[in-house]
Amino acid sequence: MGKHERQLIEEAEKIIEKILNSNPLTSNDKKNRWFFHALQVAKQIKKDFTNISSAKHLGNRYDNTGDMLIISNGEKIFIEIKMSDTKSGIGTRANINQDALTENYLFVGEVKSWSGFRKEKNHDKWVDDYLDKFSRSPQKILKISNLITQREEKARYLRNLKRNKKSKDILKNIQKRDREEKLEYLNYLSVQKQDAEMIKGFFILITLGIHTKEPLVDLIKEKNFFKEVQNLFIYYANYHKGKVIVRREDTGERVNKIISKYSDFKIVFPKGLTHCKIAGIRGSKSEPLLQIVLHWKNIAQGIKTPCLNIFDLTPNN
DNA sequence: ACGCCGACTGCGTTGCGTAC
DNA sequence: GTACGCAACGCAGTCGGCGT
Repeated sequence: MGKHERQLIEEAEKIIEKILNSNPLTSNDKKNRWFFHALQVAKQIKKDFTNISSAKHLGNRYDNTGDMLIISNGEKIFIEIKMSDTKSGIGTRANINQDALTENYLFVGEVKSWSGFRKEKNHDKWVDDYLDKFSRSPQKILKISNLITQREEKARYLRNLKRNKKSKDILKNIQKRDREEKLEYLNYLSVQKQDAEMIKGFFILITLGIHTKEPLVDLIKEKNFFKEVQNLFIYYANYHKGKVIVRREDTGERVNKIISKYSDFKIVFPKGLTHCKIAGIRGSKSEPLLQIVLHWKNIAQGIKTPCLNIFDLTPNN
């Protein structure tokens, strides 16, 4: 689903708002790609919450969870809507910013971010040195004045050179050294003091689907985000075998379950792997919940767009 | 078959250069 | 000094495909 879809989804959310407020729909509304999804979701919300006196679309405010606020029997209910045209059986996964591990107070005191750590290691410099071992870069690339762009284009060029051993080796060596750098960083993190409460909060927020930079940093500071979540319901509208299936998730319930299941939370660092895991402690057992992978999204490892890939390890999701 | 990444891409923001 | 335009960068979302 491309970026432009987002606007359509937002329009669809406003359609739901209109229906809940018993406002008329326009012919344009009915042409929306997600019209039937919206219709079904609205129907289900009406069924689930009686006496809705108002529904308000909240738009792209980052400081709250939920796309919509409804008042049902005088009570505030936040509703989040996720629409998809596939069956979408996959668990929570997120792609969050590179320094999220240290930006969200998961460790106590001054802890180096991944980006800061790389700076100390002169990451860009050693990458450039490797790239420059290839002596036949096209003039077009060598002429690029922006050093970052030039680095990226060099790497891209090497990547695109099929069946050239030298270029392959260079990228492989960069990847290898970058992997060592990742391990070194994780090793550094592994001896830092952790804040279990924050780790718990982080896990909950990620689980709830809050994974963008600003909301994460803001909400994790608020000790009461847990309260907010009590009245949050997520409606999933999926398309399956010619029908729109609507499913409701009670996030308060879900979070309660998670919290009551584990007495403590911590980050574990498996030896020799480029990820760490958030684990819940249950009795004497430590259960893996999230896998957080240090990763480069673009071109090749070590080159462009570092990020954290998050995988949901909780059983049956 | 499917989980696990790797890659591509669009958008928003930032920051810099230029013109007034 | 300020306002504007553009380029570059960072962030987010999703899809394809490889390896097990």
